[in-house]
Amino acid sequence: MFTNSSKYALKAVLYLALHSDENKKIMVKDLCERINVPKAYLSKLLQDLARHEVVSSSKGPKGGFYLNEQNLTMSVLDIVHIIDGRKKTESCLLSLEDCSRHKPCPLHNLVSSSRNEMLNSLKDKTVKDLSLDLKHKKAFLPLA
Amino acid sequence: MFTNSSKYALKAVLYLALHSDENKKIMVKDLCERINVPKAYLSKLLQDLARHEVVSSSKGPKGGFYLNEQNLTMSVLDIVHIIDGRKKTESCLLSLEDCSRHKPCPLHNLVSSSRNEMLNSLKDKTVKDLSLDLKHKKAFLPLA
DNA sequence: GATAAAACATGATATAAGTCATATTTAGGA
DNA sequence: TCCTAAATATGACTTATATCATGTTTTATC
Ligand code: FES
Ligand code: FES
Repeated sequence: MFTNSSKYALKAVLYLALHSDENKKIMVKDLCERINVPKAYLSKLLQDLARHEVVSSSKGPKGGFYLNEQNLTMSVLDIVHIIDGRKKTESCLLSLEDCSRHKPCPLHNLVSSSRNEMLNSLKDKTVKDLSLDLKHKKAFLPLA
Repeated sequence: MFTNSSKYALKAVLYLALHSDENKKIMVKDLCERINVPKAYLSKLLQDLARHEVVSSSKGPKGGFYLNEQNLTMSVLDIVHIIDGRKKTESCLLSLEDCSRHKPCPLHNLVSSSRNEMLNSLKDKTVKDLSLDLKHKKAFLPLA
């Protein structure tokens, strides 16, 4: 479904949502152990996310990554789009050029409604929403 | 969503469903032009599909690929599984180990229903179904 | 049987995704 | 001001996906 990079990014953001804020920054060194992602790889992802204002960061001693209020308003789909690009989610299932109701490919009618439903869920759900689910034990984030 | 290989495979099978039968076999050489897929690559895919009885083939002069009645009963999901493996469709969206209702990851509740709906559609839809849609102009297969 | 036309099998190359390593910049604290 | 701890930037390496190429087997036809 998603690429490895997206999964790592989402796990990282969720961990930050739960355990960080402006006064409690988290270093890659620590984060990578908690969410079980290779350190150097995670660094790259976080830098990419920082550039797109999905996470906040500060350098130097006492530095690290964290989420501010604005960061929390990002949606799951935003993050996936930043890391994986839009192609995977937006293009025709058979990669045909003009995907539309007018000229649907054989899979279009079959899956478009459930697919759209799924994508809309991802678009509407913010990082904050997810973190609340986790806090209220409606969802879990094992480290495996 | 799917991998390139799967898309190619599906396009090939659909073309065969519409234009071939036991008495009208189609050679890779021709097929690859019709569906706009690199010849050597398509060969490999077709051989894989033949091994798994998704398509039929015969060697030698007058040989080629075609679909018989049994081939037509394969589902879209069967084909995707053969080419891409089951991991992409069956594993947790965050690749966590024990994906379940009991311990759902943050994305599970959000998308599992629409995701299952989509996968079930793909599981239930046979190649024959799709080819009928095409015949009845309920769907189209441009060559792009 | 010899020939030729097709699928089949195998392996080589190219591109992209994932991973690792190292040097540079920034900022806090002595 | 200088040292150190952190992110940042860049690039090398590895693995998987996608593509290409070449030789081997099967089979209809002469
Ligand atoms: S035309 Fe293929 S998914 Fe819409
Ligand atoms: S636990 Fe992640 S999708 Fe089910």
